[in-house]
Amino acid sequence: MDRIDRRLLNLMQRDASRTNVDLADEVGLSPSSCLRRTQRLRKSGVIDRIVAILNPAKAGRVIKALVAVELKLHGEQHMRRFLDIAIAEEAVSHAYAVTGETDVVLMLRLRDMEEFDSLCERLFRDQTNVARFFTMMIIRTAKEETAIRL
Amino acid sequence: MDRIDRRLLNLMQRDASRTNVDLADEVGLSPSSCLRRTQRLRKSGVIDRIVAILNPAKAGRVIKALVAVELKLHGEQHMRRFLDIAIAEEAVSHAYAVTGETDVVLMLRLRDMEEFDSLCERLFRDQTNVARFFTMMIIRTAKEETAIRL
DNA sequence: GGGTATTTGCAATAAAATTGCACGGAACTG
DNA sequence: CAGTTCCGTGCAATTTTATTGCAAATACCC
Repeated sequence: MDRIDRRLLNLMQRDASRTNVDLADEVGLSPSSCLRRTQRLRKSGVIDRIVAILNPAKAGRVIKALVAVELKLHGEQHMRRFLDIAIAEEAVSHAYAVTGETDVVLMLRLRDMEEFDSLCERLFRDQTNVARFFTMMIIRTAKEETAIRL
Repeated sequence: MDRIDRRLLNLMQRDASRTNVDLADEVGLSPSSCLRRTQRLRKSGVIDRIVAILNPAKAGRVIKALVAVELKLHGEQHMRRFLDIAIAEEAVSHAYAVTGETDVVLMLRLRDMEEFDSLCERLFRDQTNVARFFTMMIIRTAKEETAIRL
């Protein structure tokens, strides 16, 4: 993992649709050598995957929200059970167990408020071990970065 | 935007490194026709970009945290000023203005606690208009999904 | 310095992307 | 309903890219 690898990773985190020839030219390597590096980075797992990122608005998920959840029972198995229920929901894009005043934070991508309503019924009823939850509707997205600067 | 477009988007959100020939085969189209669809989806902005997703642990960002921030002054210009400072930080991967008891939520990707310490000094000192902030260290990542199911 | 392992560039080959073109179905019009 | 247009499709030819073998160059270790 040298300087050229890091440059390649930075470039591919920004735009992975560029051709190998193009990347090789930018970092000053031959296409074959550049290709071997990117293949090595993928096999070693540094590059986890290559994906298309959609425009959420054009894909029909216009409402985003964060929900901080406080559980009633705090054992490991109770935590896991709630997380399993939460991550099965399509509207739940991120789910974290966290320290602090609450136990779990979820990020939601919603089509409309009706979807939020029905989701709350499924996730935050008595059987799901939720004591309280705090909803933060996202007013503005100032940054959403998948890249890790190297 | 028909059924085939949605299938292509689902496939590409999961793995955008597949060849056009491969995708065409899976959705039952000729390569040329399939290519024209994916090109149209990119030009129209439904596909925002194609990126490499790194394994954060193997890229040296092992600690994640969420920080809920309460501002002292709540005007639009004060909000914007704080967000501008926050998003300039490499460790800040997500930044949202939210409703609820706090005003801003940040997601952090950190190399170590020292980076957290120095970041707090820069973001949460007097000049940045922060009244209080609540740190939630992420203990477990149960789900982190970039895809939007169509 | 000698020896080993790794990385590089070149060239040949295989595979994929891209484009022109004609066909066929859907929608629209008179 | 016939005529017309528009759009998407598949085929085939062309261009571009990815892939691989190989020899030279480089870095590394003792």
